[in-house]
Amino acid sequence: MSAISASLDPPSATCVASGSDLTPLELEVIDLFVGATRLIGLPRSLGEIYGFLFISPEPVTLDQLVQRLSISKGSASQGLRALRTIGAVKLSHQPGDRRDHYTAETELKSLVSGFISGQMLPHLETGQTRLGRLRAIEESMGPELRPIQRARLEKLVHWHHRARTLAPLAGKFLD
Amino acid sequence: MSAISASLDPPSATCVASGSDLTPLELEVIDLFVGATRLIGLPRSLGEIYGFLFISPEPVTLDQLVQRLSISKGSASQGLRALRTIGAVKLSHQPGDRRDHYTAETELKSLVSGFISGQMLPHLETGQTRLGRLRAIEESMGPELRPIQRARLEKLVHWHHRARTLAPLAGKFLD
DNA sequence: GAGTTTGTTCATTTTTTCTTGAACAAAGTC
DNA sequence: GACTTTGTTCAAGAAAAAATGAACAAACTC
Repeated sequence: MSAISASLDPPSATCVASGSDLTPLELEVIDLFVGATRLIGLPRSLGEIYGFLFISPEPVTLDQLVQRLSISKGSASQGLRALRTIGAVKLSHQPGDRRDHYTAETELKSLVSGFISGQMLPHLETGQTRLGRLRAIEESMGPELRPIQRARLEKLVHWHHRARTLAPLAGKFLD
Repeated sequence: MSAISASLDPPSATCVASGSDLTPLELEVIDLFVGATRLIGLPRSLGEIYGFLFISPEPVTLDQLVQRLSISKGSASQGLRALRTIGAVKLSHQPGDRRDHYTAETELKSLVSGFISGQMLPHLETGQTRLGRLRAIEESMGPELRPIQRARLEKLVHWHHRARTLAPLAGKFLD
């Protein structure tokens, strides 16, 4: 019961990469983003990577992430890809350097929109399918279905519609 | 990387309690809520319990949950407590019955508010602490801190303030 | 075209999270 | 006060998620 109990537990100081050579600034920022990513259900490594990029004054290479964060190349690669798919990290190329360089997307609007369309929308799609199946069950049951149950199903449909309407708007009003 | 990869994986049919005697209606509704709870980072059993309560026409006892969902008494007890702490489940007493009965809170407004104040606000509190530490680091660094880094820290403060302002309002505009 | 650098993939290991079930407490019944 | 019913807690086991690292591919260098 991670999420809920976490909020009830004593505020244990989240520790980051043990014997690393990260600066206090980097440690503190990373720590903050690790907390944030856990809150929204993303793995800790994504928080570490994003946090490091966020506070880095320069674009960062995969190799730098591996060394500074003491994570494996695989983790860094996969983490960066995940962050790119939700638009939280951008790829840039430095002239005369073959390596990929990464920077954090720091526009709140983009971050929220990216998260919504990467995480929420797919679920809303499958929700659509599920509601269809529910409709079928509802009809097959006929009068066997109690009125209060019928009302609850109506509520589900309403919630879903509401979510589909609001989701694309989230982030529009942020700056 | 559960959350992200999940949205990229093929839409595998989430299965619920194997050889249970749940009705198709219950199965479908539970399935839907299991998906929803996973999306917001809560354990599957919470989705099962809430889903079952949601579609039950009558208040339900702990024992019924154990039997119908084929989960342990411990799971049911802990799950119900978690759901109650975020206000998603209400306790009711049936006259002449010593057992506790539970019902699902179905007001979207309450659900959202409960989730916010149960999950988000605690994090925002610790965020406050972290920003304080960052401020200290910022001052201790002096000119060593690059302007772009200073700007990023400003952005963090702005985000945090924004979140603290908006969080309590979320849900106010839902019906 | 042999060797290097850069990045990805994926089976395995490690870590974290969740569930279980037995022990316990609390409250009721006879 | 012995027995039952109801519910909680928590150590241990099971399951799920995430990180690792070695193998691989792709693109460049000489």
